Amino acid sequence: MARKKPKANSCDCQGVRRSRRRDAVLDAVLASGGHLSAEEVHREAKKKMPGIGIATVYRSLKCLCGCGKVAEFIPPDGVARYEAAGSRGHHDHLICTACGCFAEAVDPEIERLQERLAARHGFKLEGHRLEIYGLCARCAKKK
Amino acid sequence: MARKKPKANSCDCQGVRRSRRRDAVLDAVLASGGHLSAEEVHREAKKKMPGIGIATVYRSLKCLCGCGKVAEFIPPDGVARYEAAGSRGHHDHLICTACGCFAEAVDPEIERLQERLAARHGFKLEGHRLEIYGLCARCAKKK
DNA sequence: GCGAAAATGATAATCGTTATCATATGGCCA
DNA sequence: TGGCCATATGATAACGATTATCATTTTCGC
Ligand SMILES: [Mn+2]
Ligand SMILES: [Mn+2]
Ligand SMILES: [Zn+2]
Ligand SMILES: [Zn+2]
Repeated sequence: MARKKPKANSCDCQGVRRSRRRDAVLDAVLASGGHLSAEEVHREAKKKMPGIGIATVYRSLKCLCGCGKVAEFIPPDGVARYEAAGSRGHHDHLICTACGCFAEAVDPEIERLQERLAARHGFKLEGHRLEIYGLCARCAKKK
Repeated sequence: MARKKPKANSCDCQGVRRSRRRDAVLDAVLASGGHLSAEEVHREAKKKMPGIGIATVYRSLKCLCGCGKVAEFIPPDGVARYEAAGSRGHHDHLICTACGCFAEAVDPEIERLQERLAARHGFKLEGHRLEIYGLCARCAKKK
């Protein structure tokens, strides 16, 4: 029978040791649909690592963002949210102002026009944030 | 000699009384180039109203945002910034990641494509936030 | 297994913003 | 021109997400 393959360290960074709690944090983000707050990640991670503290969740998320496994984004309410990154590419968010749900979208034309806009102003583009607010289909119907 | 015309209330809302401090807060925002934090507004407003407290600045800003004289936006650092609104229309921001300066821009094509993007996802668009991060011309040159 | 370095949990600290509350002020009306 | 009462104000406590601190535990190359 094949020997169980040792799982890779959830963070690749130099000097970072493997830890079961950081693994649990990554798993929680990956297993979810994304857009979890740190507190929500904490709640999920506790299912695998009951004693894990909120400080470790924050530290792990920062680490996982640093090595590109997780992406952070900060909606206008100021509470950071986390989602899987790495294999998944960049995307923008449509946020329902009624139910708070998130949809994901990329429009290549918008992306391209942003580069043009930056160039026009002499900016060397590094990144951007686009959030569209409105009513999702379900909430729009309810009204 | 013409009698001095009484200045209009800086807030039009029902039940809101005129106050010299709210006037000073509005003046501070209008006189500045915009993008001031509440603390910066406080510093400016104190030049006209030396005893004004930070709580009154926050209250005034909220009031002035409510009646459309001032616009608030919240960069990723979570610290709200304020600028003149009303006569000035919507615009997006280019933010220098080196010096923190802001540039303003509107691209009608991007605005239009955002509506299309929202429609594609069944969203009833209410608003959006677009921030472009990068190096401003000056900072790019320094490098 | 040893030991140095990294990770952890409990909790204090931070910091922008809001809530509280006693006092001051604005402005309608007599 | 007061009087009255709702609104505005300042000082300060409270809030909440996030970060810093520090004593203890865990990791992993040897
Ligand atoms: Mn997403
Ligand atoms: Mn602006
Ligand atoms: Zn919705
Ligand atoms: Zn710059």
